[in-house]
Amino acid sequence: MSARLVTVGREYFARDPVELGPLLLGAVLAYQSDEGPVAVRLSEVEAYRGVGEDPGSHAFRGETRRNAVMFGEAAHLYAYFTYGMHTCLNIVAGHPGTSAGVLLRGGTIVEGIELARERRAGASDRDLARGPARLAVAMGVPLSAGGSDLLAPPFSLVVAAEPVPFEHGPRTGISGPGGGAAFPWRFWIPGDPGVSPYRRHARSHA
DNA sequence: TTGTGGATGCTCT
DNA sequence: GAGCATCCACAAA
Repeated sequence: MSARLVTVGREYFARDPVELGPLLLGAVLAYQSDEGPVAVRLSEVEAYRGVGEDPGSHAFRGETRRNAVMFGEAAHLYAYFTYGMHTCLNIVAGHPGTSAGVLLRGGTIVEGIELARERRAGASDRDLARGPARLAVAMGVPLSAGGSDLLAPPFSLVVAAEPVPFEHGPRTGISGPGGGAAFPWRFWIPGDPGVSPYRRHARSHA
């Protein structure tokens, strides 16, 4: 069931995020913290385009201090803090200046599962990295790791040697014109335990 | 089992 | 000052 993995160069990630998203399914992202290594096989991602193209993107309105990383080189980590308590991880895509990225929504632990269990005490194994914020917690990636090169220690990123079958649909958690079916840029591996059925519909609010 | 609503604090306007 | 690329607890069925 485990697909063959290959190392790729930075140019692999310098493409449109909507194209890159499916290619990241089955990829394995590893992070070596002081406590030890944890690796996650990605099973759910979302693509975000850049300035002026994607109302759901943090970069839609232009470069700010927070999203500056997205305007840099591909295959770097864009980490941000949201909802007062959650860290989410993105992989920067496209060429410098395009401000595109792919949000890591979920995956399964393939290495360091005991460490992940400690960090996510009380969660079942398949819940360890199911959800963007949970994934960040399970891997132990701090907000301060934002801007790191994912192709160099303490990170490593390898992708599936052959494309995996995937499905796509509306992005979740986005309100307004950027949400819903207008941008069906959420990609996942059907049947994978790392995919969450969470919030099928964006929350409607008045 | 599914659905609803509140918590929480950083970031941008 | 308001919004937010979420998660968890609790209620209802």
